[in-house]
Amino acid sequence: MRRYDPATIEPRWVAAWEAEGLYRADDEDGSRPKFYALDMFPYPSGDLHMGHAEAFSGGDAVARFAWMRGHNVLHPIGWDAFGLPAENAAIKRGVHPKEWTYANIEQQRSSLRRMGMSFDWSRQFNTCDPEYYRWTQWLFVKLFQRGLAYRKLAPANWCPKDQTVLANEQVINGHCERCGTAVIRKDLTQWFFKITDYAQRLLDDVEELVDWPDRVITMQRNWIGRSEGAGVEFEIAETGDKVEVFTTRPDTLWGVTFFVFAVEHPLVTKLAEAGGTSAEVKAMADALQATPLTNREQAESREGVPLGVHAVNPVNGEKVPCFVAPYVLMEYGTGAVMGVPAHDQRDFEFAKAHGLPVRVVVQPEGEARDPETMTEAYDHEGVMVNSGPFDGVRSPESIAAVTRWLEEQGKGRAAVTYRLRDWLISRQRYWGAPIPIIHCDEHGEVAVPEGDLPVLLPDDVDFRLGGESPLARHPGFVNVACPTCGKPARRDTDTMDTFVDSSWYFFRYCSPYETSAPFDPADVARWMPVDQYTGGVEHAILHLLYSRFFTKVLHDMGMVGFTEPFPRMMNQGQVIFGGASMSKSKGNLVGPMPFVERWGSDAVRLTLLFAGPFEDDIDWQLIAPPLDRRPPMNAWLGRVHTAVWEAAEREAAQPEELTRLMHRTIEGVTEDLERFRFNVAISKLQVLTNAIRSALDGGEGARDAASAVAQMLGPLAPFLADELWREALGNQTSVHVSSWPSFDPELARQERVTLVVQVDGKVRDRLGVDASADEATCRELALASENARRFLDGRRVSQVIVRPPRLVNIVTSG
RNA sequence: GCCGGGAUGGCGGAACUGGUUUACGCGCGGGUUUCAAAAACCCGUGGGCGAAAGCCCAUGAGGGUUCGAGUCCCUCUCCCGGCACCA
Repeated sequence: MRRYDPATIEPRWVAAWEAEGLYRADDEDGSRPKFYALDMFPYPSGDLHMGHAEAFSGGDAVARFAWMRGHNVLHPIGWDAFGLPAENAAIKRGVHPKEWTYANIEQQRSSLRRMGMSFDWSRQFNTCDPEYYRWTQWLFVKLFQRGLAYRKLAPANWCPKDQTVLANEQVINGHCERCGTAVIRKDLTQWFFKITDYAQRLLDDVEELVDWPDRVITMQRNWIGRSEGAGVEFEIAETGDKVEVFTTRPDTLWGVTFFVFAVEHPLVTKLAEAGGTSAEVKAMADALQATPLTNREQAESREGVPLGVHAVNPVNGEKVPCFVAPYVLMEYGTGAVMGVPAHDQRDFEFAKAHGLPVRVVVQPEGEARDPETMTEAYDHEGVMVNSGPFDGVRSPESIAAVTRWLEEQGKGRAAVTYRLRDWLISRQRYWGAPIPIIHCDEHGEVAVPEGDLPVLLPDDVDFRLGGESPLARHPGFVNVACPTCGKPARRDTDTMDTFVDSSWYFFRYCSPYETSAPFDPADVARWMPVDQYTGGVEHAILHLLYSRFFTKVLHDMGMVGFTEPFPRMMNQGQVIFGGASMSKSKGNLVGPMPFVERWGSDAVRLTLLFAGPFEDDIDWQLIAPPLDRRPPMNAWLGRVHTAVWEAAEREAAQPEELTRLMHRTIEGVTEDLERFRFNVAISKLQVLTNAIRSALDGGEGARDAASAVAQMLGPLAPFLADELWREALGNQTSVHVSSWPSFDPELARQERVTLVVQVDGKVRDRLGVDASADEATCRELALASENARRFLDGRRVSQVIVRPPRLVNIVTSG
């Protein structure tokens, strides 16, 4: 027997497992069911974080458990290697983004290896490798050809000091996160993916996400934001222009007293001219232009300027004044709204601010709202009034009735609007996949021919910020011949959002060396969809939505046979420290590697997995002692080590009670692992280990139970598990290729149980009974109980509830 | 404001389809070992009353259903997460 010493056994097993090729996914093997265990691939930031350690510990347990249950497992890893931090490092420290990124990958890779993750390293790739982004570009071209990638003028967050576009996340309270300068709006022509074409399918197919956390499903639904209502056409009295509005409340059409356009609405300039208000309207537009995008959406101002023209309400022919106001957004609906102050709070506030009339057209049942005394809009259900033919009609039926009527009259139609907007993918940045488009004066936007891909990212660029993509300052990159006519043309100098890279990486794992396509459809058909996806909830919306979108597009292209990539998903919680999220600036960053070096990877894994439900946040400060104190999980593994060695060397037979507990434990742990209840699984293993200890201390044997513990530890503490399995228990091959232990349901059932005796629902006695005790036996025993009888004195037993063999409740009266 | 999820010992957390509340671990108290242990091992540990046997009270608060509620229903409080001028 030896001492438990993770620092020596762990590196030894890492080497052994690699030499044995244990975790290679087998593309050829059709005899075992496949299992695709996917962990969200990390951004290579340098050090491995505690959050990575937790996520990968969980994902690894899932994969190893699947192996042991006889699956052919694909458990890959790669790197989401493009992105801003690399470029910032280049600007700050003069390191080339490529160098910085590859060094980080190497560091994180060696940490993950040291932790013994069961990745199939032969499939590793990174998204900044031309062999990968070649296919990212290829997919862009396919989307472009299908009309799903297009360019349009759109407002962006712009930092005037750094002369760059900022992502929304880089704008903190309207200021640039780097230099603190107030961010303004700037209109730029940018690339978009037309994800809105898929809004309804993305919403409908949520049904296929059989095992996603509720909150993530809800977030996806809300993000898509389907809203039903009606499109109604108004006419501008002075010009004859037709303007459509979207409303969820067509039953309030008779209450319209004004009409509002978003400043960006295409008709605004013309209407202002017609109304003689161009100067005022332009002033408002300019003011808005100077406001950061993020601030504008948060402002709740009810300012607005009259356009000097009138809109004709199609339901009653009334002319109402038109305005331009910032509270109406061009991005939602049609960019114009009808103003119904009595029944919409924003419209109410706007009307009050501008002295516009309020007209009540929906009354709450049995009440009468008076516009004179109303202090807020009434936006609930009610009875229609002052609405011509619809007086007396009640909502919600009234909405359908009015919509039908609008259709009949040719004045409108049922309409659906989504909150989801098209995906802006242009980044005026260097460290990303170049957008494979060539701009030709004659032929416009021309896709780079497939054979010319990848459009390589040049190494020698000037990373300093300066108003445009660094690629734009690289003449060798920009100047190119038009693929169509051969005349001089210019490459697009923007790069793609890194979410594009991560929207299809899980396909690439299926055939990472494929050179003629992003993936081999046959390989994808073999491995996908993913059987279990594990990752952080911070990707609950964007990454998952985009990946779902890409999968549907690939499905429509005939490249994959399914429409949802991840039917089952699991989110681990965050690892925090001292109640706050870890960060370098707070100085509370704790990485797993010092802990791994000192106490072992197994101890880190168990500490994280035992801390609580996998999806809950973990406060490292609460669950782990300082580095120089022995952590409980290292101590426990030491006890397991000792117990299993002793049991292995003990000849004596194992007591039946222990065998029964062993079967119960196998049953329980199996179920717990299926449901990611790692903390509960570990506690059951502790109970079994405690029982083994007692048996050994009592001079009895425990070999079978020890063997089962070693196996069940396989997914959770893989190093010690294999050490014990091979060295102590004498097996020739790895515990990780052994078959998951099975249990005998007969033996898993307890033979003696505690019968609880209650009187009027209060526990008065506990009796040991045979598990097979029937109702009559239990009743008899209970009624005979001295402790129970003391409470029956002077009372009449009115009822006896018997639930054999666990409980008897004697109910009395009087 | 809207949507989603929570609240169980000193702490992290268990409790299957309503049936022994507090598994497992930490911490704490006591002990063994030791020159001394922050190390290891053993015992104890929800609160109150009590010498003890034992009794009473406890799953955020209040009601309800039930023989029986942490679990189901209603009302409320607080906490966490998401969205937020979405027409």
